[in-house]
Amino acid sequence: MARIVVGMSGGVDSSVAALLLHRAGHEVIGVFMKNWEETDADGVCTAEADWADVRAVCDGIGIPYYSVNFAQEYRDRVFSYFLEEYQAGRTPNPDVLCNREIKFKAFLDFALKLGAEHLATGHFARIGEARERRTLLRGVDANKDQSYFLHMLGQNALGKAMFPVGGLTKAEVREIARQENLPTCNKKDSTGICFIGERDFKQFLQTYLPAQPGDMRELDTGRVVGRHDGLMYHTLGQRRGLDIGGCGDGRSWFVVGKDLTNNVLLVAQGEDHSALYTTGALAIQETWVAGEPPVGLGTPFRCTAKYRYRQPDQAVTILRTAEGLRVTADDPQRAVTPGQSVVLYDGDVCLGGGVIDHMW
RNA sequence: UGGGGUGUCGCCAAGCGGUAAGGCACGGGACUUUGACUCCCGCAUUCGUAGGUUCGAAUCCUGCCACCCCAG
Repeated sequence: MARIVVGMSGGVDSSVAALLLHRAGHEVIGVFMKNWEETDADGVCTAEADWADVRAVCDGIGIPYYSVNFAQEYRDRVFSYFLEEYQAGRTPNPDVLCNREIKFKAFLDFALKLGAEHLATGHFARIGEARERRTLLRGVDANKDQSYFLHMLGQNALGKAMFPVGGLTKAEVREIARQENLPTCNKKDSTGICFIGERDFKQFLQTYLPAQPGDMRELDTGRVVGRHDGLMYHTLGQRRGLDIGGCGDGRSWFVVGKDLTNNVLLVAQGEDHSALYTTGALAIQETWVAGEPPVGLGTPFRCTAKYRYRQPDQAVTILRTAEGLRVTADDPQRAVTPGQSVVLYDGDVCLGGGVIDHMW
């Protein structure tokens, strides 16, 4: 019997997380975070509806609930970085930062101040133990595993975190919610940037960053094949939005690079174009769940990696160097992108990861 | 202006008298706690325009318009 704060989003997963802990006899407190103040382009504030769902779920379970606002922290520690990265021509992953800086730092501190022993969320991941240390494990449901987004968590956060639904499948979670008649049992999974939600990306960025239109050039020939409204609106491997039609041999065009100094978007034709594939990548800002890397500098280490969320595991060899982590894949990887996270695994154990700086 | 050529969806492009392929782009949806990729669906009652021939034309004929090339 412990006091546990559950971070509740208004979705099924965190609803069931709270329910399970309550059933287990813990003193559960539901807390909803509002970290983004603006409504979306249509004037809809989904946060209001989510908060209403949290209240309904907590009332149904019979636990107290609160709402907290970390909008300031979110802007300072996550969103500002998000904008800086886009301005620098990279493609950031705000959600991995959000987990480290907000959910499992600012919010965790808040929970501890409430006298909670643990902070639980509805993430599909598990916590294990090995050699006196906490380990981060994949969620049992391979299709919903969210360890990718949690790879920046360290021993301190994992020592307090709980993931009650990590051992369940999504179907089981929904079934439990249905049996208990939780109002969120049939709610659609949320997507989009955490706390901000699904947006028209270009429109969204437009309101925060000035854009500089420029040329789009074919990588192989250098010829101009179109115009772009701003390099930040495109990311490597992207197809949609280029607006190039009837040009070349009829195949689709993809973004293969950004020439920042000339403000030129480099594109190539065909989904199998060689410029879309690389095997080597340098990851910087490496973080390790265990608090330290699995091997020392200069010693190659075999493991698997995900270069993006939900990607099947890729066999890689990592080598720690003074510049960063060199990640070499056995097979060519498509559209590895600077700013994105490469997350490493040893079996079911998430080791940590780094931010992709460049590829070759 | 004289000679030749071309005008079919935003772009490329089939069609050659029998009632508008396809690709790209775009839009919508599915998938998805980043950004992407991927998948599915949709997308010209109309063929530069005005007439004519024909049971029937984008396909044949005529005028006009536009653009391109060669002459000049």
